[in-house]
Order: sequence, then structure tokens, then C-alpha cells
Amino acid sequence: MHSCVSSVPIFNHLEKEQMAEIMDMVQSLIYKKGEILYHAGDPSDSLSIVNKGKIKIYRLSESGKEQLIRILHPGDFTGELALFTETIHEAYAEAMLETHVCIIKRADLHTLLLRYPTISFKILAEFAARLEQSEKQTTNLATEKVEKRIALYLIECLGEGKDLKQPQEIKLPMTKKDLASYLGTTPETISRKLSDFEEQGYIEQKPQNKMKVWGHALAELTR
Amino acid sequence: MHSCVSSVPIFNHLEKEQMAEIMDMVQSLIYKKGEILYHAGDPSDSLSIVNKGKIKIYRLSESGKEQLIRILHPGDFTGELALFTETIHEAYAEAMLETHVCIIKRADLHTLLLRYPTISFKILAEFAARLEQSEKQTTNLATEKVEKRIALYLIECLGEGKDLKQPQEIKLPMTKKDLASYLGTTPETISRKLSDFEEQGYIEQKPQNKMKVWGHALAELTR
DNA sequence: CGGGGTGTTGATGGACGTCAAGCCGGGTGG
DNA sequence: CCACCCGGCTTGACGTCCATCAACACCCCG
Repeated sequence: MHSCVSSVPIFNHLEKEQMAEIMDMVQSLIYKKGEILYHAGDPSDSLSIVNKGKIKIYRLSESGKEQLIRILHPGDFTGELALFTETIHEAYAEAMLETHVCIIKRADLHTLLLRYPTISFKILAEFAARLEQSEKQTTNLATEKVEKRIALYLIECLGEGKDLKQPQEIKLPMTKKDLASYLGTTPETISRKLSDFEEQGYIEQKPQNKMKVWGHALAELTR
Repeated sequence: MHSCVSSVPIFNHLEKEQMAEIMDMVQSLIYKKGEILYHAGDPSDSLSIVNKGKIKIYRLSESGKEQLIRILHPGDFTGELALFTETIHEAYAEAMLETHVCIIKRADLHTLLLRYPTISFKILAEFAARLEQSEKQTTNLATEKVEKRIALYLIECLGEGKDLKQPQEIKLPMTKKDLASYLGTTPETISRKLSDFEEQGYIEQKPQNKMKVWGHALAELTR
């Protein structure tokens, strides 16, 4: 039990005894598909680490539209925003399927950070990476047309080290509806653009949100 | 000299002797208007704290458009993104006028954070706030029309505690060109929408990017 | 006084959001 | 195991928001 502690990036550099200490502070929880971990407006007093499953983080805009921010996979954590600023959550977190999480209370976390400053480094690195990612997303939304945003997303899905010259099969990690929300567009437009891509020979669509992708061809689009 | 250390949020909770220690690690620099602090692609090996002046942080999109991310005022810092992740800068930083900054090398900062873990809390809080802000901006870009984004921005300019019922005079902290870049639109559109607002009696434009704003009227628009 | 960058205004077209109708697939309950 | 049904997805027609291009006014700075 509590196996999450040893497998989580922010802790896995510690010694065994230290991990044992952390495990005592940790609480385990299971959410069913569709369950909400927290609402916008909830006070935020704990850090949640995903152990198994998937969680989607989204916001509601002023006008009530849902905007997907990020999907958490095992090893990822959330609670960040309000944990260090004494405010409330501004986002929503929902389990996409049965999901196991470990929870650490804010007070316990503070104790830990004081005792083991290296944990702070890990969290700082994670925050910096997310900030980077978020700003990139902002820039894409602000300056690129939908077609390019979709192309960039697909290329991102291919992963880093891959050889773009070979077509690769990928599976979208979410529904097209969610993808639309993430990319700031509509399901209709996603559908149409993907058909276009297919017509142009950039991709080949398969059932269940899978597709074969010619990365180097798509990359042309993003010029 | 090095007065920045004592006036900066991330350090000002420390004792006098500790501050003295920090001052030894700090280096002072002055940039002239238009000078670049760093380019995208530069290795990032120091934290810069603004002491006096203004710095604008922007990115170039895939297609080469400039996107304004944020403006740093005295007390703000930058360098964050790459400082903790061993990567390179992805953004540009440019002095908007003569600007004094204090610099701490990455290695020195790490030493500090290990010795005084409370500094990490301050930085974590700042990162969390920026992340929050960045995600909100993303959501606005993804889901709101230009008119609403502008209205929301103006309301933000009014500041928090103010009484929306009274018209207030504000001065935009940047040119309309930069504002357009920040809000993901064009100077032409900004100009037109502000004229619209004026016609509707929501604002009254004055020279030098100043204007009188009826906050509660604008707030209606954001429904 | 002159010039470069900012700001304004107009005309135009294209990208994409919206509404509507229908399809399909898989999850549920009988 | 089949039938149903709901939600996701697709396709089409249509309208509109806003970027783009171009021309010019403005204003601060040198």
C-alpha cells in the first residue's frame, strides 16, 4: 500500500527511511469514473498524487464554457495552485476512470519541505515545466490558426525521439470533444480538419481515435 | 547598493545577517531601453530580480509572431523556466526603459534554497500564482471573443478593491500594440473595439493611453 | 523640422463558430 | 445475447467575427 510514494518523481530520490516517514503522512483514496476531486471554489488544503488512472483538470470560462487544461497520469500531482497561496481552487478536477490517488495535507507537506529541501527542487522543476507548457499553449492559442494548433498537437503526440520520416500509429489520449476544448476550438472543426489532413495524405484515421501519422508531412504545415 | 535584496518579496522575511550573506552572492546590472536580457535559446543560469524599471517577456510563435507574456515590475523576477529544469530559455526578455536588476547564479541560488528552505516557499507561491494567471489567460484566449478579452483586461486594470460604480481613470501599462499582442489580437481590432466602447459610453479615451472607465458597465459585457 | 513608430479608419475576404440533422458505437438493462 | 439509447462524431449550410492590407493622421524624439 501507499506504493505511490516510492514511484513518484518528487520523492523517489530520497532514502528508504525517509520514504517510510512520508508514507505515514499519506492517505490513500479511490475515485470512480466521473467523480469530482475538487470544484472551483473549494479551499485547497492538500496535494493529490495520481497513482493509477487518469484525471482531467479543466476550467470554466466567464461565459461558462469548459476548457481542458491538462490530463494527469500516474506520477503527476495536483493541488498546486492554491497550496502555496492560501486561496481557493479555480479549476475542476474529475476522474476520467477509476483512479487511485495519495493525499498529503498542506501542513504535512510544509513540514516535509522544511526537513528535506530537495523535495522543493523537484516541485519547483515541475512548476517551471508546467509554466513553460502553459505559456506555450497561450502563445499557440494567441497566434496560430486552428489547423496549425492541431498539427502541432499531433506532432507532440508522436513524442520526442521518434523518427518523423516513418509513419507512426498513435491513439489520442482523450475524446475529440475534449481535444477541441483543449485546443480552443469545436468538435466540428476538429473533425473537418482531420478529414482534410487525411485527404492530403498527412494522416490515416482508424477507429477508436487511433490514426497513422506522417510526422514530417505534418511538420510542413506548421511553417 | 544591492538594495534589491531587502526589498524583494522572496527574501524580505529573512534576518539581517542572512540578507548580508545573500548580498554577497548578488551582482548588479543596468540595462538600457531596448536591451535584451536574454534570447530564446540562451542557456539559463541565473535568476534576475528587477530593482527599478520594466522588463517585457515575450515569445515568438512557430510562425514568427511576437506574443507578450508578461511585464516585470520592480520586485518581480525571471529566469524561472530554465533555472530548475536544465534547459534553455524559450522566451525573450527586453528592457522597456532603463532597468536595474540583481542577478543570482543558479549554483548560489541552490545553496541558498538548501540553507533557507523558506525561500523555496516564496518562490513556489510565486510560481503557483503565475501558473494560475497563465492558465486563466489560456482559458480566456481559448473561449472568449476579443471584445470580452479586452473588457476583462480593462477591469483587471482597475484593480481589486475598487468600487466599480465610480468611473476611474487608468493608464494602460503598455502600448496598444503590445496590448494587442498580449490579448492575441491586432492593434487595429483594439483600436476599433475601444472606439465601440466609447460610443457605448463604457469608457472615455484620453491622450497617452489614458482613459476613464465605467467598470460596472464593462462588467455587463463580460456576461 | 523631419522621420520612424504608433494609432486610426476603411474595405475585403476567409477562417471557423454555430445550428441542425443524422450516423455510429459501445454500454446498459432487459 | 440482443435491443435500445445516449453521447460522441460527422457532414452540410450559413453567418459573422476579425485578420489583413492599405492609406493616412499623429506624436514624440532626435
